[in-house]
Amino acid sequence: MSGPIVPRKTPRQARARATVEAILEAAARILVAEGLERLTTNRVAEVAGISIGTLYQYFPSKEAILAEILRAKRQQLLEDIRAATAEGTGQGFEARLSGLIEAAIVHQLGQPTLARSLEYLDSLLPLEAETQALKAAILERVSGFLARGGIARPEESARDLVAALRGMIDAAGLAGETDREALFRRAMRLVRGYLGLEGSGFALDRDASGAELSGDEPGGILPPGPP
Amino acid sequence: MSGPIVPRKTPRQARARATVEAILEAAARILVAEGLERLTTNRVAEVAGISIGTLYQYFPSKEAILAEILRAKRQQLLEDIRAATAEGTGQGFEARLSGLIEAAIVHQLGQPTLARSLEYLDSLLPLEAETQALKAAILERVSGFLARGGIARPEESARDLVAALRGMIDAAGLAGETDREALFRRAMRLVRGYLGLEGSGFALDRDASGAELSGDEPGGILPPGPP
DNA sequence: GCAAAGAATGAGCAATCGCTCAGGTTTCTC
DNA sequence: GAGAAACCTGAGCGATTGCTCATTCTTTGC
Repeated sequence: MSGPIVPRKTPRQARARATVEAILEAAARILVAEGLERLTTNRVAEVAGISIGTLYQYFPSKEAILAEILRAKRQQLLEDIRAATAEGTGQGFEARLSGLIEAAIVHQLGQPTLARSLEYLDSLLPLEAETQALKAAILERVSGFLARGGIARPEESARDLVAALRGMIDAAGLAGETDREALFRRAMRLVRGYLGLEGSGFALDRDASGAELSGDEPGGILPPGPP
Repeated sequence: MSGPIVPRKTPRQARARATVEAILEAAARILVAEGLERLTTNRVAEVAGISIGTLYQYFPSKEAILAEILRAKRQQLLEDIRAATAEGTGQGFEARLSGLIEAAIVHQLGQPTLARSLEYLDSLLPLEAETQALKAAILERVSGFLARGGIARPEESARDLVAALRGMIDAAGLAGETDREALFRRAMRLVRGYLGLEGSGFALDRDASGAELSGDEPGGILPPGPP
């Protein structure tokens, strides 16, 4: 139940690299389809089409497999966030904010079960340093972006917004929502409201409110879903 | 791993009722202190100070214990939400909204580990009908409240807000935040922003924004923490 | 006071889990 | 093509888990 979480042996031949890939993909597939508690090492090996012995040549423990999946997902998210909030692109604060929310939706809406399992995993595993560092780096990046936009208490705001967004997107995913465009608009409202950026964009009536929220406006902000 | 989730036998004597209570409390205590994966039936019995045989006289399965804890928590939340959004109290929409957010904070901030475990449990267990019904009833109540306030798409908004709030409060709790007052203000901003209720309350500058967010305003909205 | 019902016990079963290891097969290197 | 290195195999070990059941103790109703 304990022990190192770093891969035990580095694959040198192409065959071995494919094996490692198959293990990770099998684990992710099980996570998506059945959840964390149904994921066993024997089953991962079976789905991956290899033997358990082979699995344990590249991963020292079950947790190591899960940690690697989480690490990869986080790395990808961090990169997308970096791209969205990059400077020198001629984009303003609002446009970058859009990109950020877009990245969050792309990363979560597709496999809510996977996202949920990984999220829970994070709170339950004494994860390797790199994975924790990635989490911190994501918050740091968002926080820096907010600070540059003149937002007060950027760290706190980043934590609040990331958590709130995750909750909302996850719930939408579990509820079977697939309209990324509509979800994006609501997420934007949530974030802009929190930040106190009122008015512009899709403003609402001050009174009865909300009557203009429905439907399908412009379009083309979000890319299609993941594979 | 399967089977009915309804209590097996109803306790008739006071002694038995105390036993059932001890089981539930022990399970909750383990959940708070160590999380879902460390909770075993043998351990629950041990912490409760009874034997496993006794435990299985009142609960047909491990899941049944967890389901009952979740059910009780949800029932309590639903009642608090009912009270907060009750009509005929002379309170306006905004005041009721405050009460709603207050209830959410009280229910989540105290034991984030417990809240997280139960939340995860919900997505992983084929829960008894009553627990699922409670979840629906909570959303319905919030949705009805929003509809009465003139909010468009009340069901969608209720789902979004409940999920976003839960995410934000949970993250704050895990981060060790204890200042309910400050958290309440941020949650209020989040919700009001999403709903398009701008301006009133703690309004911000329209431009540079955020500079007035900090600090410690009035006070006294929230009650102290749970036992 | 006594029988019946309710309540509690805990050794231990069957199943499952993460994981090891002794041995085979494939690929690389020269 | 031969030796070495890398890779793969899978039966099964030890530990743990959820849970049962034969038995004993306690309370209730009369």
